[in-house]
Amino acid sequence: MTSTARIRRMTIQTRRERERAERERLIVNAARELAEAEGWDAVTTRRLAAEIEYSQPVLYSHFKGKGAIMAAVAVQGCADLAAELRAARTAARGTRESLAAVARTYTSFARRRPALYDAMFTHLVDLPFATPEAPPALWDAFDQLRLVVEPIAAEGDDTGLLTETFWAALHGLATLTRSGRLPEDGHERRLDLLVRHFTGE
Amino acid sequence: MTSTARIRRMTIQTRRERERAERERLIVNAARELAEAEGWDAVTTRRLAAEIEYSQPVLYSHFKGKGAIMAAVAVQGCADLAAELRAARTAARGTRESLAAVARTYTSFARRRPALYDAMFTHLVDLPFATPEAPPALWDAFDQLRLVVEPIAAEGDDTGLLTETFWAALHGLATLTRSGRLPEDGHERRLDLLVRHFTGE
DNA sequence: CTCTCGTATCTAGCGCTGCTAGCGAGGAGA
DNA sequence: TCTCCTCGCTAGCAGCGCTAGATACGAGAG
Repeated sequence: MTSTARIRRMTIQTRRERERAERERLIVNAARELAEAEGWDAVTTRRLAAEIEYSQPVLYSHFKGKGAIMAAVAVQGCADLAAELRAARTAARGTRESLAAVARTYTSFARRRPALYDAMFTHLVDLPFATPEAPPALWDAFDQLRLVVEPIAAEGDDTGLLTETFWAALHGLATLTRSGRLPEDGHERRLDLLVRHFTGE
Repeated sequence: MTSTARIRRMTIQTRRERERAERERLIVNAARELAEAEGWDAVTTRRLAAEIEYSQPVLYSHFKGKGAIMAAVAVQGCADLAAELRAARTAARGTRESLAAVARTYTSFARRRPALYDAMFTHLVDLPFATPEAPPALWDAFDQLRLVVEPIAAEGDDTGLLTETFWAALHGLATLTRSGRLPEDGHERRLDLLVRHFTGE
């Protein structure tokens, strides 16, 4: 094997890897767009394959199954959510106002992008969560919450646990409202009640 | 048509209606048991039909579809939950203790009977919720929450909204913990944090 | 007692789903 | 130039929710 041969093989390989990565991006994007447009029920492996103009089995050479594709979409969603939360946090001034702004942004995200939100926090289980192996984007999103919860922690409170509790409350409001279990009506006032109780009136 | 004929026909009809109601009970029970034992994915119309020893289409003469069967199971679940919450509430003494007891019971119910809980509060949409048409058992369960939340409402607070907010927080804790998004570990302490913040320290 | 009719139930099948085995083309390397 | 290996394809499996059409059975009339 000559050195030129080795080099050529490597460049060909890298091109192929690049194309492959590009196609993977295509799959995840198509899945996200289809889910956001028509819901996850509409995201079938056949439609997804048609969308990316490849045959069905190609999907399985990239992902273990539909669940893994949803997981990839969910990770993208975490990055989006983290970005929105960061923007809301840095734009707000004051402890209470920051908490309220982040809370509003969180539930607004869940309402505006329900398919994405469901992939992240309702469906899917095969994504590591409360461990170091969890995707960085997920930790980033959680940290945005932590940063606004931290100032309201009382002496001796575990900030992580308090953040988790606050997160759970937001998650509950988001999911129950979106599924029609809570009327859309009082949403703002419920958020206000939550923030008031967590900031200690 | 003689009067005896009319009477006979009525008794036959009532017997048939009784048998039909009995079979409906059988379906709902089988669905609940199968779901609790193996999860809702295992509850297929075929398995359900086999379980009750009738053919598939019989299910559709009782319910509009699988969703309607899940709804029926969910209503049963509401009654169970309401009973547990009532027991916890009446057994507890003191404002804070009642709230804590009901909160513990609620999340414990979700953990012990996940399939039932999901049918009630995660899956399903074709069950009326925040309206007068909602099943009485559902209102009953909600009222058990309301009764322990009422004492902690501040002047001018809408008790209903406050209850909804507290409920959402419990729901968030229950679902996130059960799906592995929150570690089982800090659950007790998260509950405590929630109760403390809602009772105003 | 017999015949007819309506109802209740079953068999069979439709159009999907996620997923996979196995074939064939086409490029890499000797 | 020949061989081999990788890649994507066609075709198909088992199972899903749901339904159309056939059938058996029991009630009521003559």
